[in-house]
Amino acid sequence: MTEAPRVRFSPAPTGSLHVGSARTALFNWLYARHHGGTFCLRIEDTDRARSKEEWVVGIQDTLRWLGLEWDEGPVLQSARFQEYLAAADELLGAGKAYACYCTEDEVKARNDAAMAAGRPPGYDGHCRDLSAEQRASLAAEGRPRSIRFRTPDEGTSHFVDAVRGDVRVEWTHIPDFVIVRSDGNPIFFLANAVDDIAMHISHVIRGEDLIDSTHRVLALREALGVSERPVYAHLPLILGTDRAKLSKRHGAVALEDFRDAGYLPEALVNYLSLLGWAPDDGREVMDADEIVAAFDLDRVTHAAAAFDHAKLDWMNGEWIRRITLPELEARALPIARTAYGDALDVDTLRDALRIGQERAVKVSDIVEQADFLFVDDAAFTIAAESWERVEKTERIGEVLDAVIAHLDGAEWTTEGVDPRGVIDGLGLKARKVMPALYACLEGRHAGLPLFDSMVILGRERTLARFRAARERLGG
RNA sequence: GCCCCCAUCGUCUAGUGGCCUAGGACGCCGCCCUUUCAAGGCGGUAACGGGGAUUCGAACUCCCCUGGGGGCACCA
Repeated sequence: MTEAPRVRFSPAPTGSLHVGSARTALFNWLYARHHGGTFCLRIEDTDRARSKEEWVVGIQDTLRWLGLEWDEGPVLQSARFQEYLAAADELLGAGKAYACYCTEDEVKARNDAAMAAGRPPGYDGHCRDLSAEQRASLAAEGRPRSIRFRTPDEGTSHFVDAVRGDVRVEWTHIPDFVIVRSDGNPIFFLANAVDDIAMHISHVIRGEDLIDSTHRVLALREALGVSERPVYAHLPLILGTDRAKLSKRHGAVALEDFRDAGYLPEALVNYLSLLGWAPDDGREVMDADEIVAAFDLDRVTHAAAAFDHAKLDWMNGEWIRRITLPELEARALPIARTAYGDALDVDTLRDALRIGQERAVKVSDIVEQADFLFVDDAAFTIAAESWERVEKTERIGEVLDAVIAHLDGAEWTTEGVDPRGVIDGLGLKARKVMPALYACLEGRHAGLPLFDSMVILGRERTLARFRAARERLGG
């Protein structure tokens, strides 16, 4: 009896994919995969003014980057306007919708007046019962015509939400709403209802911010003669750390920003899956297959969740350590190319990733820390604060002399270049002078493991840097 | 203003009447390890918003308050 579910992710291409939408896409994908269903992609671009082709492309790129492959689509609503308009005509003909000649400004003005008078905003039904003569006359005035859906005057709209249970609202709180703009373009509610019917969507999984619009879409379906309803599941919202709705002011919330910043899709998927859902066994670090296997709507939480960058960072570190070196290299390459351009040497980058993998939080951390490998000795510089550390280091001149002497004849291996013996021989604590050596070689007093870095850089360049530092020190 | 939803450590959460002197994870603090910084190991800090009710017994059920969030467009 239970057929394979059909779900859809239907973003509006009015911006890049952000955290909240990505989580919605993920939960739809997880539901489809867990139940062997179909995951459809639909682009809700009925707002021609705000929709942009670049976002249509960008959203798909980001979805693919996350690994959320869709089975059908993308269905572009902008290509289906005639379907929506036909539906609107049907409703018009049946008297379930009516022509409205109020202008946007007039509606807005009456809304403001209602608010000011302490009455609830919303369309006041001004054109609800116009006679044919009145309509003709208004049209003759050259007034633009929009089409409004006639909502019930009484009674209750009710549906059972898969995560929230019974949801009901009095129809008196839902005013007649526009389904076709005065410019002839259909609106979200109409397109949404028509397409969910046409695409045989069985489960609508989306953010809770859309819960009130469900009543309208449901009414539209029924008016179009479709009594079957999809299962609705409204997900708790994702909030910023200040508990307000997540937005640009909370820093990076666009998924592509996370990608560019060196976060791994595995980590984002994993972290996002835990925002509003949790497996019954308490696992946290899981790959996509494990999440798919454990996921279901009955374990979706009800309360809004705050997006925690610190935990994402931890999660990303976990994943950097889990993926293989070739995988890490594939992720780091684009970032490194951007950072170093022609100076980038892929083999050297791979070496840097190898020695940095165990410690990094973000891919970009390793790429940044490897900068000393891609800069000419002549252009190599030491960060000011790091040089200060060098100067403050006890007997640093002696140390550098000894290290240089040691390196000059050392076997060029990780063990061979290890300078701790000579530091010890000077009666100094390796821990104390190590930061200075990091600074001389890497330009920063904390970075990629020193011995391996020397090996990667090679004897000549390593010695050149230590000698340059020794000279700069003088004395 | 009106409608709706939500409410366990700072954060993400487990918990579905007794197993809870509330568990895990991130963060934070301390210790260990250590080639700097990390990572890793070990330990610690920290919560059921308040008030009623039901019950032999409430984090778990009901009501009120408070707090937080969402919605009320010719955006989606």
